[in-house]
Amino acid sequence: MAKARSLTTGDIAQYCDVNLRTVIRWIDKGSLKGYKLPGRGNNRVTNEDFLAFLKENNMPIPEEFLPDNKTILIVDDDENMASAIKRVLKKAGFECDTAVNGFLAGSKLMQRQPALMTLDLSMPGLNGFELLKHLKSQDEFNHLKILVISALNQDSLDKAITLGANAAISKPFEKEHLLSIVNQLTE
Amino acid sequence: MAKARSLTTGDIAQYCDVNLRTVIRWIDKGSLKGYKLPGRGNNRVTNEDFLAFLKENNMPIPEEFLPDNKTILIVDDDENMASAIKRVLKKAGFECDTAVNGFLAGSKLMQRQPALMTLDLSMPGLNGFELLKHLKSQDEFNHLKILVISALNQDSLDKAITLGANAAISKPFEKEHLLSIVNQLTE
DNA sequence: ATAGCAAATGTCACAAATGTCGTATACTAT
DNA sequence: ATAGTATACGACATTTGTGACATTTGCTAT
Repeated sequence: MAKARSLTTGDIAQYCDVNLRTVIRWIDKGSLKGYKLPGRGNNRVTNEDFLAFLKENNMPIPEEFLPDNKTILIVDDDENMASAIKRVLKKAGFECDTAVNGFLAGSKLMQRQPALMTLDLSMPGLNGFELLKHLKSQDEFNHLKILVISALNQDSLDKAITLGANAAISKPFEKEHLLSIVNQLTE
Repeated sequence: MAKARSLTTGDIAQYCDVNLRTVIRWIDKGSLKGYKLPGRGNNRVTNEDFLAFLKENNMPIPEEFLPDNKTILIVDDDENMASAIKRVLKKAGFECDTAVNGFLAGSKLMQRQPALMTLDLSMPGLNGFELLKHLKSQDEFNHLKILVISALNQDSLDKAITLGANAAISKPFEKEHLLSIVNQLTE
């Protein structure tokens, strides 16, 4: 099953490591919110309701429903630079995704909820400093680590740190340096 | 296909997160009211009947069918233009949000899931045509209406339509014109 | 600890609903 | 016209709901 917005009793039974029969009872009893298909009343549960149910009962949340904690989002308008960074990080075992413009950065950030984002400060149409301020003012992103990678001078890097970046390195960079910082931040 | 008054079995299958075959069975059995086209008997269901069906069975109603989902995301790097558009639409009762760069556009699109997005084709760092292609290739944004608002020539507007925009108007525009198009698209 | 009890969960078999696949046909956009 | 996509339908595979009953779990009193 690819990326459905609802779950069957069977799906939930697997996730919760419980018998299908039990899931149906949960739904019937009302402790798990669900709805029925018209046919014979086969049950469906929306992803949201399932998540709420898990949290309510302090049950472990399956990988697929958690923000992707090993994913790194690489934001750089220079595709070569982006893929260079990706290569280094991927080799070190990180799941990587790249965004070469502001729109992709925004949507992928929301969609994948990566653990870390590398950010080029000077992208056309996107003020890196403004973006930092914006992100740091949102509760939603308080778990997100930001690593600024920029060709600007040291003052700018310092300013980025002041505005909330967790680290900043200058371009060009040593692979090892990049990797050690990323490792630190994702620990 | 400007505004769909009716739905195909495929549409409904997507909305209900169910197999197309099942939808056809529902219709055949009569639990979902529909009608058949003369050709081979392809099925259609009116929006109304579908809504009634969803309510009847206590099934979740997709965002797009909620009568109050009138959120519009206005994407334009010119803040004056963005707020001008916003003023017009807000006055007509639409919930509006603006994004003045690609990042905000991307994140707000994911976050708010608006029914309609107005899009300026020429934003710094963001190729509007590429963006259109990107959005239209994602199932997730299948039901997002896109209204291109651009100062570019007619050829560009036509190209935008080809790439998937639901409508395109040129800057500057008449308030009434904007409003009538938005009304059409959100009906 | 242990026994006893009630509630929750698991097991099983069967019928019904839903999913999958392949093919023929209809629709849609150049 | 023509290509590409979507749809219907049959046949078959898989999943699901249900009831009856077995087993486990959690709790209490002893």
